[in-house]
Amino acid sequence: MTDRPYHHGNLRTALLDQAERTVRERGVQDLSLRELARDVGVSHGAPRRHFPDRQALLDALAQAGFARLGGELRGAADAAGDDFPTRLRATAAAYIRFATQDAALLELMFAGKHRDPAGALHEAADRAFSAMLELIEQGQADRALEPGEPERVGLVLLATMQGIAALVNGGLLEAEQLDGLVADAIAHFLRGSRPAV
Amino acid sequence: MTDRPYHHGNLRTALLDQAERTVRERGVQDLSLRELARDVGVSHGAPRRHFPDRQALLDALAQAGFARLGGELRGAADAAGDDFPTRLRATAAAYIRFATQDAALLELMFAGKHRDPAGALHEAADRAFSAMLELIEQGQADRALEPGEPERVGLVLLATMQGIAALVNGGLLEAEQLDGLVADAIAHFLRGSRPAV
DNA sequence: CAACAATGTAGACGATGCAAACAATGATGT
DNA sequence: ACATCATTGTTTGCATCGTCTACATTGTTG
Repeated sequence: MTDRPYHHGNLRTALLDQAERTVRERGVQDLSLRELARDVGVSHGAPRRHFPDRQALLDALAQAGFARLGGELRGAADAAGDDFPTRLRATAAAYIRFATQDAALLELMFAGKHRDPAGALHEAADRAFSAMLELIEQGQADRALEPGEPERVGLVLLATMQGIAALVNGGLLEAEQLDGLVADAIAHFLRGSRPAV
Repeated sequence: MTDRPYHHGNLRTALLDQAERTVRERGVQDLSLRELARDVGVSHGAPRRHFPDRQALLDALAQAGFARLGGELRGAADAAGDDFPTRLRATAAAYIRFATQDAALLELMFAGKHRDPAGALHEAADRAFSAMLELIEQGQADRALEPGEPERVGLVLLATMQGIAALVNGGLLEAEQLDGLVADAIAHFLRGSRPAV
C-alpha cells in the first residue's frame, strides 16, 4: 500500500517513545495500542510482536520510567556539590520535578498492577532508589543523620517524597504551596533523624 | 422481558455500591459500565441517567471514598483515648488500613483526572483531612508539636501516610515491613516537630 | 539459494463507551 | 379522576478497542 519499508527497524523503541509522550499528554487511560500503531505508521497488529498485550507495554514503560528517574536523581545529587543538606534538597527537588512533569508515568510505575512483582521492574525500582540510599549513607557519614539501617530511614524519606507528589498530582495541593511543603518536609526529616549528639 | 419492576428504586446507590466492590476486587481498569448494569440487573443504558459517563461514576466513587475515609479516621482517633501520640498512631493505622484494603479506590481518589478540580470532590477531601487537622491542633495544644499553622505540619503528615500507602500498594514494600515503616515515620514526625522547649 | 525465524499486515470477533429514539412509570395540578 | 409532564429504563446503533489467527514480507543462516 504505502511505500514505507516493510520492516520498521526499531519499532519497539519507537512505540515506547511515542507511548511515553502520549501518556504524558493524555494519561494512561487514553493510551491505545491501535492509535499508537497509527502514530508510528504501522499496522494495528504490529505492536503485538514486541508487546504481547497492553499490560506488557505498560510494564515496559514503567521500567523505563524508573531507569530515567534514577538517572535524574543521581544527576541532581552529583550537580549539587558535597554539602549533604544541599544534596538532599536537590534530590528531593528532582524527584518532585519528575513526579509533576510525568505524573501519569509515575502513577504507572507505582500502579502495583504489574505482571512480575519480583522481576525486572522491581529491580529497576531498586536501582533508581539506590541513589537515595547512597545519599542517606553520606548523611550518616557526615553525622547529619543518626546511624542505623539506611533502608529504614530511606523509606521514610522516599515515602514523604512520593506522598507529596501524590498530593500535587491529585490536585489537593496548590502549585504555590509545593515548594514550601517540600522545604517543610525536608526540614522535618532532618530534624527528626538528627543524631542525639 | 423479565418480571422485575421497571424502576429500580435506588439505582444510583446500587451502582455505586457494586462499583466500589468491583473496584476493590479487580481494580479501576476492569470496571465496566455495562458489566455494572448487568450485575445490578438493569439495561446497559440505564446508568447513563445517573452518571452521564464513566468518569462521572468514578468521580462519585472517589467522593464517597473520601467521606468514608474521613469517618474511619475520626472513628480511630475517637476510639484511641486522649493521649496524643496514641491518637496519632491510631489515626495513621486507620489511614494505612483504608489504603491497603481499598488500594484501587485510594488511587482513584488521588487520580487527579477529575472533572471538577475545585468542586465537591475537593470539599470531600478537605472534610476527610480535617480529622487530621484537628489531631494536629490537639498535638500543638498538648505541646507535643511545635506551634504554627496546622495546615503546614498536617500536610507533611498526610504526605508521609499517603507515600507509605503508595509504596505498599505499589509492591515496593513487603507487608512485614509495613508496620515498622509506619512506626518509624511517626517517630520521625514526632521528633521532627517537637517544640524546642 | 533454500529453508527458517523474525517482523509486519489484514481481517474477524466480542466487548466497551457513548448517543439517540422510544417506552414505562411516577408525580403534579386541576 | 385524569391528563400532562418529568423521571427513569430499554433498545438499537455506531465507532473504537484489545486480542486472535492466517497470511505476507523481509532478513539470516546453513
